[in-house]
Amino acid sequence: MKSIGEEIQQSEFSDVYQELGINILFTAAWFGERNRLALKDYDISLPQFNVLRILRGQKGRPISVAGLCERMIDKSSNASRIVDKLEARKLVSRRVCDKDRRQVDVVITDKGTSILEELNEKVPSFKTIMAKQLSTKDAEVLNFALDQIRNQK
Amino acid sequence: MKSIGEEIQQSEFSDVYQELGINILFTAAWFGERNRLALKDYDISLPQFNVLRILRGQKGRPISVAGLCERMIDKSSNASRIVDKLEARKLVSRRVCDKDRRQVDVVITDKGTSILEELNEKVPSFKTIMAKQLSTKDAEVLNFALDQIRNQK
DNA sequence: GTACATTTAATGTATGTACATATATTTGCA
DNA sequence: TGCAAATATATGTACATACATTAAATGTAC
Repeated sequence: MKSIGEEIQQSEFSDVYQELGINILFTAAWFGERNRLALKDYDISLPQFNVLRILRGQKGRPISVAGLCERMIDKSSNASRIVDKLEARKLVSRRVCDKDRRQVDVVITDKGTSILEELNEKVPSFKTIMAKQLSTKDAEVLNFALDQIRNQK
Repeated sequence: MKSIGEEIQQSEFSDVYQELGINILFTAAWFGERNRLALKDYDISLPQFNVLRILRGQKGRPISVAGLCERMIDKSSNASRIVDKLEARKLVSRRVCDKDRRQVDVVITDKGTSILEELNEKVPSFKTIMAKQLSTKDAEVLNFALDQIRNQK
C-alpha cells in the first residue's frame, strides 16, 4: 500500500503533523478528482454538485445566495454565477424574496432533483469508498479529530 | 466547539462516512484558505507555493515539469504556466535538459529560497495548527487511515 | 423623514484551471 | 536507416475562481 510519502515521492517530512496536513490536502484532492470524473458526463462541476446537494438538504425550504456561500466547501467560489448556470439548465429556480427584496430565494427544481438522483448512482458515496478500510468507530474518531483541528484558537 | 455539521449547518448526515468525507474536504479547504491569506501579501498563489516547496525538497537536484506534476496536490494544474510565473519573478530557473532535450530542468533560485524562508514564518505550519489538539500518536493513526482510504481498489 | 451606513446579490476584470492540440525530441522496430 | 509511435513541454481556448466594485434594499441615527 502506498503511504502519502510514496505517493508524492517525498522521502521525509519534518514531522508527523506536516505529513498529516499534506495527507489531508492530498486526500481531499483525490476525492475531488474522483467526483469530477464521475460528474463529467453530466456536465456538472463540483461546485454545482455541491450547491444541488445543499438545496436538496433544504427539503424545499428556499435559501439565499449568502446562505449557499456559508454552506459551500469553497467559500470563495461565486455562488451567484454557479446558480446562474444551474438556472440556465432549469435545475434550480430563483426569485426575489418578499420579506427582504435584496435577497434571492433559491430552490431546486424537480428536474434538478431527478438529475441529482441519477448522479448519486454514478458518484461513489463516501461510505462505499471508506467503509472497507475504516470501522464506524474509526470514522467517528477521525471526525472528532478534524473538528478539533479546525476549531483551534 | 463546532462539529462539521454545525459548521456547514447541516443537521443530519446519511452516515458517519458521509460526514467524514465532507469533513476531509472541508478541512482541506480550511487549510487552503488560511494559507492563501498568508501568501496574499507576497502575491504567491497556493500552487506556486506548492511548487517552490517541492523544489526546495529537491535540495538542488533539478526536476522536470512532469516530475513537478506528479508531486503536486492539484494534478490538473498547469505546471508549465506556474513555472512561467515563478521564472518571470526569478524565483526559479529553467533550462533544457542535456540528456533528454525534450525535458526541462527546473531549480529554485537563491531568491526563491529566501522568499520561501520568509513565507515559512508567515504560513502557520501544520504542526502549529494541529499539535495542541492531536497527539503524535493520533496523527500517526490518522495518516494511516487516510493512506488506506486512498488505496482502495 | 432624510442622510448615511450596512447588507445582499450581481457584475467586471485579472488570473488560474481543464482539456485539447501543437511542436520538438526520442524511442522502437521493420 | 527511415518512419511511425511515444514522450515532454508549451500553447490555445473556454470556463471557473479571487477579489473589487456596483446597484439596490434595508437599517439606523438624528
